[in-house]
Order: sequence, then C-alpha cells, then structure tokens
Amino acid sequence: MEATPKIEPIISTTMADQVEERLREYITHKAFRPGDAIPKEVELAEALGVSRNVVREALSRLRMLGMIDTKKRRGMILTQPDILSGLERMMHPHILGTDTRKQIFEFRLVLEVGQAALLFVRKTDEGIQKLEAIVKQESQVLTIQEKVDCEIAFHSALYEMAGNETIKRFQAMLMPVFEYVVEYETDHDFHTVGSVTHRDLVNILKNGTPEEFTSGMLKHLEPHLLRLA
Amino acid sequence: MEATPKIEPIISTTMADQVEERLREYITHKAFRPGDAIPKEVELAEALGVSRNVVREALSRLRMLGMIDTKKRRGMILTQPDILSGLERMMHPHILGTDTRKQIFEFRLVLEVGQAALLFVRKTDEGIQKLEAIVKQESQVLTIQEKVDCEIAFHSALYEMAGNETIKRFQAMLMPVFEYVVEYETDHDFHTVGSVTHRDLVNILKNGTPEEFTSGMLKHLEPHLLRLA
DNA sequence: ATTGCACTTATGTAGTACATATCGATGCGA
DNA sequence: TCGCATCGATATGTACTACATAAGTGCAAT
Repeated sequence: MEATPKIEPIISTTMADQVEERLREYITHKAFRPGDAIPKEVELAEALGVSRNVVREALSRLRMLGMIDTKKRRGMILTQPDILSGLERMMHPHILGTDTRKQIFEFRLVLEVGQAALLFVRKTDEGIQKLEAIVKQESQVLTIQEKVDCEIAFHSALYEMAGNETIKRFQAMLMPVFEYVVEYETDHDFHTVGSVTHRDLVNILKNGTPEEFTSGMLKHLEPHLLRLA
Repeated sequence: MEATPKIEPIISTTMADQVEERLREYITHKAFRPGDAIPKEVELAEALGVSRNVVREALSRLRMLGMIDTKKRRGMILTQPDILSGLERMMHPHILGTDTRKQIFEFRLVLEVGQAALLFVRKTDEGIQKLEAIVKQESQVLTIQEKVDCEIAFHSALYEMAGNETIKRFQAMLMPVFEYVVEYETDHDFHTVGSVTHRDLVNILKNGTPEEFTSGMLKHLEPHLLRLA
C-alpha cells in the first residue's frame, strides 16, 4: 500500500474535459441523428464561456472517436462513431499492464467459445470449405511460423463466418496482446493444442450442434484455460 | 450508386491527426514503460514543426484515452491506458446505426455463452450463494421492472464471478444498447426466456461442467438467437 | 443553362501573452 | 542542524488575435 491510503479525490478536471463532457451530453441527450449540424466553434465557445482553443481540444477528441465530422466551411455534423476507434489506438502489448494483458487474453478465449452462438446461424458451405482448406494446409506444414499462420488463419476464418464485423475487428485487435501473453507470460507453447483439433471443430460445424461446438472449443483451448489462476 | 463510382481517395488529414499518429508511434514503438517522461509541449511543437496549438490537440486526445498524464510543472508521463475509455463515450444506442446496434446485441450473446470458459475456473461458494439469492428473489417477483432488474442482477453476478474486470465493464457498457435493441428492434419480449432458467444455470454451475453450462446458456438465450438472421 | 469569378464564411494553423500549479532552492529562526 | 516559510523558475492551461485555406453563394457573361 502507498503512504496515503485513500486521500486525493480531487481530479484536476480541466476545461477541455468539461467541455468535452458537455458536448457529449449535448450530442447524446437530445434526439440528434447522424447528419445533424452542430453549432460553430465560436458559438460553442461563447455559449460555454471558454476560449475557442478549449472548444477545439474537446471537438478534436470527438472527431478522433468519429462522433463528428468537420469540413472547411460546412461546419460540423454528427456522424455515427466507430466504436472501436478508441480501442485500436492503444492495443499495444507493452503499454498495457500485466493484469490488463491477462484480461485481454481471457477475453479472446471467451470470444472463441461464445462464437458458436453465431456460427451455427451463419455458417455457409463456402466458409466451411475455406476452413477445410486451411486444415488441409495445416497438416502439411513444416515450420513453426507456418503453423502459427495457419492457427491464425483458421480462427480468422471462423470470425469471418460468424458474420459480425465488430466482433471480428475486435478479435483482430486482441490478437497481438494475446500472442504477447502466450509468448512472454505463460510457460507453454503457442501451438500447444488440446484434445480437439481444428479438423474436429470443422466436422462439428458441418454435422454437429452449437452445444457440441462450444464443448469442442473448450477442449481445444484447454491448455490455455488450465493456465488461468 | 453515386455519380462518381470511385473518386475521392483524398482524406483531409489534418495536422493534429498526423501529430497524434506520430506521437502514438513514438510512445508505442520505443521501449517505453508507464511512468516514463515525454518531451515538453514546446519541444514537441518545435521538433515536429507545428504550432503548440496543434500539439496540444493531439496530446488532448491521448490524454482522453488515458495514454498520458500531465501535471502542471512536472510535464507529461506515460500511463497505462484504460482500454475501454474510448468505448464508454459512445455507447449510446441512438447515435449508433442499426447495423452496429445489432452487432453489439450479438456481441453480448457471444460473451454470455463464452463466459463459461472463465466461470468454472473462478467460481466461488459465495458467488453461487449470491446467484441463488437472486434466483430466489426472482421467483417472488411481481412487476415487469422487478423481473428485468433480477435479469440484469443475475447476469451481472455471473460476470462478477468470472473475475475479469475488463469483460465485466465491457458487458455493462453493452447492456444499454442490448436493451434498446430488444425493446425497439425485435418483436419479442425482453424477458422471454428459453427452456433453461436461471435456476437451471446455477445448478449446472454448482454440479455440472463448463460444457453443460455453455449448452445451458445457449438454450437460455435461444429466443434471442432464433431472431438472428 | 452552364461556366467563371469574386465574395463570404467556418475551420485549420500560428503566434503571443498571461494564469496557475508545483518543484526546488534559498534564507530565516529555533 | 533541522524545520518552515518564502520566493523564483518552469511546464501546462487558457485566452486572444491574426491569417490561411477550403467551400459554399451569388452574380455576371457567354
């Protein structure tokens, strides 16, 4: 524990922070729709009683999140944000803490298992053929790198078939951290594999049930799961 | 289709955008650790050949994401970012598109099912007792609102027991969107429930296996899953 | 009606000035 | 020598001004 156990509730909330919050309230609270215009910078500055500088800092943040779009004379309009834009900017393993990395590691495992919920609704013959091709290629692989590539290709193809772009992107962003944890913060090998192989999973996908698939995926990931505290 | 099929590859990349990117590269590429100091605003401005204003807009974004922390005379230091800070700012149902909302809806279903991967590693007696208390309370409930509250409480308690703060927070952020979709964009009731009840899930958690739990959760969520296209 | 040009306007960038908090040193007194 | 208060020095926070730049707007000419 630190010397001061619980003091310092004051957080230096700067003007830009406050303005950002007010603007987000303004944008989300009202019945605004994408495409609607919002007041000019100078008007906002005057209305909020701050300098244009502060307003611009707040707007700059919202722009980064994709909540607004600004053009030179047109002014600013609301846009529907890219909910993962914030995430992708900080998914670098070594700027995160070990605890966060571990949670992200677990997050991916959860996604892999839960996928089945969508997979059996969306599965297609082409998707399965693609998976089979990867499995076949995997059996002829020699180097470790090739094996890892196949591993990633297989699971990417699964997400592809699940038909949820958000989950797919999210998982892709998780991967670098996942690999980092496997590489540096666990004692077993990346490609240690459970009693259920990729080939088994494909077969379940073809002829089995969602229940069987989740069971299979749990078995497939068992080496990872056993490592959890 | 528009009149011009493929023109307009130019994206007005502003100075602040570029500086933000450069700073992120600078922060992530090097072997920096949380706590390390980064150059002063004026130094950055001079080094990058832009005004201090632009640098501050970029820094303001990184500060929002929790990547840096600044104090009055101390300067700026790297911090380990809160990976969900960006997300929570835009999880408002009505500023998202219907497609995004649907994907978030699915995302939660996937998490619910995949949870089992962690749940059986982390389950505790106290957690199960808490779940049982909720189930018991649920059986005596009268109004719809109370029923919904129990629903939320039950699933929150599950995430609590899973012991992954990131997933728990993430799920909590998903919920408003999930409820919105159920309320306005599906034709069945919120509390339509599958053939497996909360009580069944608790029993599986006590005496069953992860495989049985995922199966049970799939059944529990079946009304939602059947609605997916 | 379309093209071309000047004008207007809102954002983007630069620069200056000052406020504010905080670190560090200096000096005073016990 | 050890506090303790005071006083700069310094980096961020805020305000203000000025101008550049892109993009509508409207008018005029062909």
